[in-house]
Amino acid sequence: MSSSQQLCLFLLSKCRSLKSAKQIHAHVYKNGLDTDPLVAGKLLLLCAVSISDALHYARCLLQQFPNPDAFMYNTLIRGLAESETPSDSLHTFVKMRRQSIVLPDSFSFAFTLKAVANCRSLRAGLQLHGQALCHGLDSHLFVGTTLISMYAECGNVHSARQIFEEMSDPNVVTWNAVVTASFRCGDMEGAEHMFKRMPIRNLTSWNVMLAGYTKAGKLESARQAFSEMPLKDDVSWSTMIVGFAHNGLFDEAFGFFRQLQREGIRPNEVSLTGVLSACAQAGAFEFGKILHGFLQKSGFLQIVSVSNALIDTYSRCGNVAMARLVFQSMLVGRNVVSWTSMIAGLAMHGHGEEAIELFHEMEECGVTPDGITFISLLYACSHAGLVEQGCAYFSKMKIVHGIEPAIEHYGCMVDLYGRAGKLEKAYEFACQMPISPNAIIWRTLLGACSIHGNVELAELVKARLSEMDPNNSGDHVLLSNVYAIAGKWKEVTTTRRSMTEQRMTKTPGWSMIEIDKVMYSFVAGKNPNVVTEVAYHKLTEIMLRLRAEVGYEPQVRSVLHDIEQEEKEDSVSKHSEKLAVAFGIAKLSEGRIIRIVKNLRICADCHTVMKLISKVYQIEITVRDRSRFHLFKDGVCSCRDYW
DNA sequence: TTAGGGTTAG
Repeated sequence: MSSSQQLCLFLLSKCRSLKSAKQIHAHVYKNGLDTDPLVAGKLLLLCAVSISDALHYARCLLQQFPNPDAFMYNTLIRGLAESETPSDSLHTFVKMRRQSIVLPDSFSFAFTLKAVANCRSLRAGLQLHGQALCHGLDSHLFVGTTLISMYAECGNVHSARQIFEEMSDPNVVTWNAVVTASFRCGDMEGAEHMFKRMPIRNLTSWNVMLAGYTKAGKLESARQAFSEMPLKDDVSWSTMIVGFAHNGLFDEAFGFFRQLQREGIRPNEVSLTGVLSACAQAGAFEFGKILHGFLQKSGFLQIVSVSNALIDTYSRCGNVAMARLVFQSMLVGRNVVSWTSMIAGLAMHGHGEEAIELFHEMEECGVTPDGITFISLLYACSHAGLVEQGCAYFSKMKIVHGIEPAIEHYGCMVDLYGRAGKLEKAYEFACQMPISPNAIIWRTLLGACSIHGNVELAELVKARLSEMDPNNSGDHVLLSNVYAIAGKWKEVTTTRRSMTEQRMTKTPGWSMIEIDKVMYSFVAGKNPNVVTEVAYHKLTEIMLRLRAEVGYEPQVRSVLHDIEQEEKEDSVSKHSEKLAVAFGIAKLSEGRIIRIVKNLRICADCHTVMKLISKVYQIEITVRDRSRFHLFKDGVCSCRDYW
């Protein structure tokens, strides 16, 4: 090996950025080494795999190279397989077959199959499997294992298992792949059976079980496996934290995160995104802020997924200004998730116009929106009452971006029309959808009927819902609400009676508030304890002050029963969000923002009370309900009473 | 100089 070759390889081994890779490339060129397969291959590997945002350069390198070898093709295929456009990896494989005399080897198949798995393209997978067969590589251990994963990803567990059973000498990785395949196709018993059959288990085998159980929502089985594991690593911990967060068990996620810290294990970016997601769901703002401090000091904020999770945490904890700050400080690497999170954050806080502006800025920056971006954008239009703009984006999504609307997009459109009071249009839209509407679509429309008090349509929609999901108590409650608004107490009673007869129970409303990093939750009408006593006591005092100072009278139309006025007043006065606010006023120091998270939508009376409290007590209150954020300040709500 | 299985945000 020549000294200049050695120098180039040394420089490449130290290279960490695209800028220095380009400088080294210039040096390589000057020394006539650009056609040297070893040096060019190493440079290509660096750009395709090791350095982020250098894939484009890697493609150019391969294009300019006179006769690329299998290694060079494989390297680009590998890089593209893990990129946001894995289908390009497949195109490179096809190009290699057509334009070169180089034959594909086991590496080519392993990497391309990975790309196929990421594309979920069974057709391409079958073709590739056929080609591997022709080259006698289908029984290769690595190719075989990747084939199992590919079939599982593409939803064909039968082929995955068949390949496994036909393999002469599967190793532990192959076993792990087949267990994962069973979980991925929803066959938990099959996965457990395979796990028991495994001749050797390693740490990953156990982690596969944890992941499988948590994804299937079997948290107790996951907890059991976690306790039985002979060894645990950071992936085991992250899997548990993320698993609990994804299943809405944020207290458990916090608990595991604290335990991880107690055991002196350094959190990784996955456990951090998991715990941030738990903060976002619980509305744990103070805990989120502490995590933010840690992320800044430790450098984790440089990781795009972590920054994205933090944007969502701040948004969903009611502080869109902090979310914006995190978004603005992401100087490099903002991806479609970062933009979408910020758009969604602005939208849920009622900044519809700003969300739309940001969408245009995103397009100008060359970031391609995806289906979820459009869900956020349509949500922004819906909550800001921008019907025409919403319709325009719905068309643009398909025509300009080629994104086929999914059921969620149709749901947004029904919400857009319904929320704005265009109920007939919403109904017509739902009836003419090319996909048959699901219960969520009809429920959205029923919700709109309840906002606008349309009894006739509500009955029609409820009839549809009863065919699809007859035992949903929430739908009965919504219909009963519509009757209550119209003063049809007889119908309210009938609806309630039918709920009782069918033994349906109403989802209890709960609200949470964070005080000194501890989350307190309140449920209306639950047995009193020390905490609720404080809340009730303060609430009585607040109500008296509101009546005396601003002449507050309870609005009782959202109470469902046909009961006496006094009882109705009593019932609304105990709503969980009122208790949480009262507790916040009693416990938080002056000048602090009161942040409430609620599982259901806020009722009209609570909405009025929040406005009045913000004025009389001169405090800011944020309430995150099931639908959006409300910021109460000086007697006004950010939703402009449109929710 | 390249592999295959497990955890990541909207």
